[in-house]
Amino acid sequence: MGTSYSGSSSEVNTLNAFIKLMRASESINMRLNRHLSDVNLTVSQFGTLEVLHHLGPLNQRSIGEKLLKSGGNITMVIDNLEKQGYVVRKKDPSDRRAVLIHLTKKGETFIGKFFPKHLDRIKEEFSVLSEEEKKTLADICKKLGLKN
Amino acid sequence: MGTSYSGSSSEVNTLNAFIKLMRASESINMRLNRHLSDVNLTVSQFGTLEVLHHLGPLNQRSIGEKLLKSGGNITMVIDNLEKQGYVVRKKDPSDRRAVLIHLTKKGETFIGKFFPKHLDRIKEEFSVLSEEEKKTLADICKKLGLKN
DNA sequence: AGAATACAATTAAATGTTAAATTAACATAA
DNA sequence: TTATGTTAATTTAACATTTAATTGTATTCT
Repeated sequence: MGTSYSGSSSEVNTLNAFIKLMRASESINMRLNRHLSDVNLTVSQFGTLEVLHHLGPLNQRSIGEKLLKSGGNITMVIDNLEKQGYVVRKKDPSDRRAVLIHLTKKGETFIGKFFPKHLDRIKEEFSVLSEEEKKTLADICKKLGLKN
Repeated sequence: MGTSYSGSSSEVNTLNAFIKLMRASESINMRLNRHLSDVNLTVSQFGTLEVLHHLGPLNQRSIGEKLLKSGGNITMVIDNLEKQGYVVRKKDPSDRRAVLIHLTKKGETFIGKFFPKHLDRIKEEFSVLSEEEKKTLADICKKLGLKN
């Protein structure tokens, strides 16, 4: 455990699982995110490009929901993606309150190339696990994530 | 999977494991962090109090290493903890470049009460898993985290 | 229709975060 | 001792993030 904490064996199991889970996700994220800064993208910017790539044009509210970010933040993320020429804001004809965010040609080309590389890096990260272990990990994590 | 991506069964296993792992850690973190904002503490502030509680006075560099945060950031974290009266800066007699961060009485009392509650919340989160599953999760995550 | 309510996006203020530059102090080697 | 290099902390600038307030538009209810 690293600390001097000592509890029942169940407590030890729990804390150990917690620490290892957090460390694994943190270190994988950190390694993946390094490649994002190489192309001058923040995590939120990448997430936005990815979700637009897979789902097509969305309004900012929807993007915020998918990325678990606040509306105020999405405004700035889109501002910065727009400055880089990756997306454009277009008025939603069916709801004049809303703005639909579209990938530009440049944005589509970029994410179309970058995303497969991202997937390869994820595969590389998980190459230390057997197929059986991947399934088990998914099952266990699913239980943890559900617990509202 | 939720997306239209289709690949080999190994690819599907990998991406599913990745997504579930990230979702589990994010949602657990989010639920735990809610309780931090209840007591007006950021994650870094809590991490600092926790590490001081368990390891005793440390200089800022050490704290930054444990928390994986930059030096500039630690300066501000300590500033804000100091404002709230939880810690004090004391000159390190053996190295005049360094400052040792000490918990105050107030800080010690606070973290001494808060930390056990935090542990309880973690136990609660993991109560959906059997002891066997916790061990398995820890083992698998350990492999993922190691892969520098 | 008119009033009240809800919603999308923006803005502003407060805080967190990092990276880079700066300052002060330590360590080492000639 | 002096020069060189390293380390600890701070400061600054740029950006991220959240919350709350604001504006404009939709929706709902009577």
